[in-house]
Amino acid sequence: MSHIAETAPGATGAVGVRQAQKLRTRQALMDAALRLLEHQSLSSLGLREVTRAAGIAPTAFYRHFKDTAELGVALVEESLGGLHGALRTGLSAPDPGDSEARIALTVGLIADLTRSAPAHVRFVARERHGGVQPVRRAIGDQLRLFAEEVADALGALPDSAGWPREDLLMLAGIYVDHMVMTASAFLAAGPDGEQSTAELARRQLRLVGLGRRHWLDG
Amino acid sequence: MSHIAETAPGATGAVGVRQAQKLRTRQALMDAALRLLEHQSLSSLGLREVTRAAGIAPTAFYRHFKDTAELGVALVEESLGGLHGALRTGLSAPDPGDSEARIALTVGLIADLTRSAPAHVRFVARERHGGVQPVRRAIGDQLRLFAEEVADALGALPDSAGWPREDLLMLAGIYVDHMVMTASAFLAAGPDGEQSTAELARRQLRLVGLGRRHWLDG
DNA sequence: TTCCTCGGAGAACGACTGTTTACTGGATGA
DNA sequence: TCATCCAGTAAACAGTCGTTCTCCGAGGAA
Repeated sequence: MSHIAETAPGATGAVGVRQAQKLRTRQALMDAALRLLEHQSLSSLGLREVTRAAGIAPTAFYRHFKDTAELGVALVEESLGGLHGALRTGLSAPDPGDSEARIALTVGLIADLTRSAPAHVRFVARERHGGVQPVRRAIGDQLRLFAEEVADALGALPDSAGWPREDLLMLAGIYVDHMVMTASAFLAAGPDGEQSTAELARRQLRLVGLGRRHWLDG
Repeated sequence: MSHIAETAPGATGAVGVRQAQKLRTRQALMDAALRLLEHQSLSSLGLREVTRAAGIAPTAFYRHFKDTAELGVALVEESLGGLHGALRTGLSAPDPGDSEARIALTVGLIADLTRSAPAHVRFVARERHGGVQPVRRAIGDQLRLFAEEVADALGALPDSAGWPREDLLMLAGIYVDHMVMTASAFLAAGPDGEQSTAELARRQLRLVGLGRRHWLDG
């Protein structure tokens, strides 16, 4: 029985030449789409346009996606799927009491992310409120999931320990929205405006942190 | 000399039948576009599509706009142009010291605005990061202008009186972004989720208000 | 080797796109 | 009244679009 799993499709790693090539073409489609989406929205992205940029025949598109919308959902997964653990492990580094260090680190991570994957960041910011419903929903789901993880992490920090879950989610929502807005601001500002954009983001996080510290005062 | 102004084009009110009809057609184009933009983005909005929905010939489009992008910029003006005074006069009502009342009023105004002009709100939220650069820029300019006015108003309130202008703009940025996000959240939630969305927005504004109150503490 | 699977190519379809050119007819101003 | 202006029309243009159908040929299993 167990020898079946060795050649079963969908098994992680170790796939045949056939599947590997299919994955490579699929990735080429996603890369091409992401490149084209720099100057337009997903709802205007044509199937032929993508295949042309990817270097394959238009009809081959259907072997991977039935829609450009379905391609968009795959791009959401690629853009936000690996983000959950990444930021959390990055944020677990500093001393839990040093909020200033945490703020600087957070903004730095957002800047790095935007610099290393600008197309993905732009795609998420753009299609979050975009015209393609399934993609909008996928991004909303991912960000909601991400906010829940942030809420978990916040519950372990001194400033917000013991908060009701509802309040933690409220705060996490502020942070997630602010993260997306900041990333988009980095894109809009370009390399020259990176420092001032980062400083603005840090000050805003500082103010939110103050509110957090006094949330249970009165 | 003065009698010239009576028939001069561009004068407010009192225009000939000719100009009035042109304005009506122009408005029909904008209304049709706004209706079509409920389910797509501006970058996929076709010229023929708009004229068809407006009930005029495709070529007549060029009498009013050279692009759908130019039409989009006009929609930005229509959506955000009249907003500057509206919210400010609304916010000048409550006692300057009663921040809770101000918060409730603000969220209420956003809810009203979203209910009375959902298409405009959706358009702004969607195209703020959309694929059409001139429109993106127009929205950015309008929101920046709006943020400056908010900063002015904040400078007159007790909690943030005497702040440096830079900090006032930082805070105003939080408020403006939060306003757009909240309006978009109202749209996504629909009528049933209006109350919980409003409650979430109010709690977030309460936390930001706390941060504001303690900004100059340390 | 032999058969089967399946990712990809090619051609063709009808529909739709933005734009140009020439024209109409009612409002406009002397 | 009469010449002018100009918003809107109609036809035609070359492209592009999504989609279907048919076929090819290399990879995989026996």
